[in-house]
Amino acid sequence: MTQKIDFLSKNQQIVLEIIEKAKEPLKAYSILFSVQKKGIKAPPQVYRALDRLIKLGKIHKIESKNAFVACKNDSCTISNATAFSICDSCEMVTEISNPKLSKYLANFQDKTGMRYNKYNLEFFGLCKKCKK
Amino acid sequence: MTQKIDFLSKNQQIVLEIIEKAKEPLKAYSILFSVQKKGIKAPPQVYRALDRLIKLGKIHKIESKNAFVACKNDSCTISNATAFSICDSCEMVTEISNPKLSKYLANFQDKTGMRYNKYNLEFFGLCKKCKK
DNA sequence: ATAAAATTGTTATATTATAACAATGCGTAA
DNA sequence: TTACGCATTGTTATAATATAACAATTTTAT
Ligand SMILES: [Zn+2]
Ligand SMILES: [Zn+2]
Ligand SMILES: [Zn+2]
Ligand SMILES: [Zn+2]
Repeated sequence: MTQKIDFLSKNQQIVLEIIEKAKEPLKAYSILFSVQKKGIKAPPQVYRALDRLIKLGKIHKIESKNAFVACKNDSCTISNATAFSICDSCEMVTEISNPKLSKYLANFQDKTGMRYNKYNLEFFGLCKKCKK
Repeated sequence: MTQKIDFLSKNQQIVLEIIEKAKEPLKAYSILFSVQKKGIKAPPQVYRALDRLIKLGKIHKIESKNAFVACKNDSCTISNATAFSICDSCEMVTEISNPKLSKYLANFQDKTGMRYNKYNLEFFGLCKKCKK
């Protein structure tokens, strides 16, 4: 059988669209609330779409916030290497796209020699606006 | 008044002890279950102890698992710079203590120039045992 | 066209975390 | 000492996040 790797179902498109439009990370239940008028009625429908979109690298989960953001990074089609900048004061989260950082982390070896196929990095601080 | 910065309350000691003894990260409700015989009866008591222990750097939260591990890193008294190695197959989580990595990340600047006062990094892969 | 497989819808429930307030303990000033 | 203010702890209830289980529907292969 053929994996529909580049096709998004209706629910997936709806969920992706609302996340892409948002300026802040969205929580699953706030997504659910927003899409109820479009026929998505229950949590599993939202979570399934989120899971799929994450696997496709279209969105990422901000683990420290249990929230979801659209990937703005074209090269990030598989979401196995993610880094975010998070403001502790406002809701601002931006994906860091820094080849040096990615390379450094992709090549990082700890002393056990364990090899990694995925990482997630979250930086916290005050954004410029909030620092003023 | 004086901040009792290095004193642990009874509940905090109980919770810390069980996390330190564990070989795997523990979930809050599994901690709750284990400590009920010692008089801790309700979630807020566990979560308060966890919050305090995290602030003191005695434990860390593994965000991707909603679970808690004891800090094995003596220099990590304030938990503002954490890195973990996580096996996708078994429950193994180890804290990475690598001065080069810490230094690299502590000095990392993204293009916005935002300064960070905290980061958390989680690496995923298969540990040696699980790779065989 | 039919059967198998995958996806979607639905209900219910599990898991994680916090709000709100009462009870208790503790330091300090009168 | 006592009584007041403040911090900590206990308790109940509920909020927020996520998944299990199964039915209905759609897609795919034969
Ligand atoms: Zn991305
Ligand atoms: Zn900000
Ligand atoms: Zn540590
Ligand atoms: Zn393993």
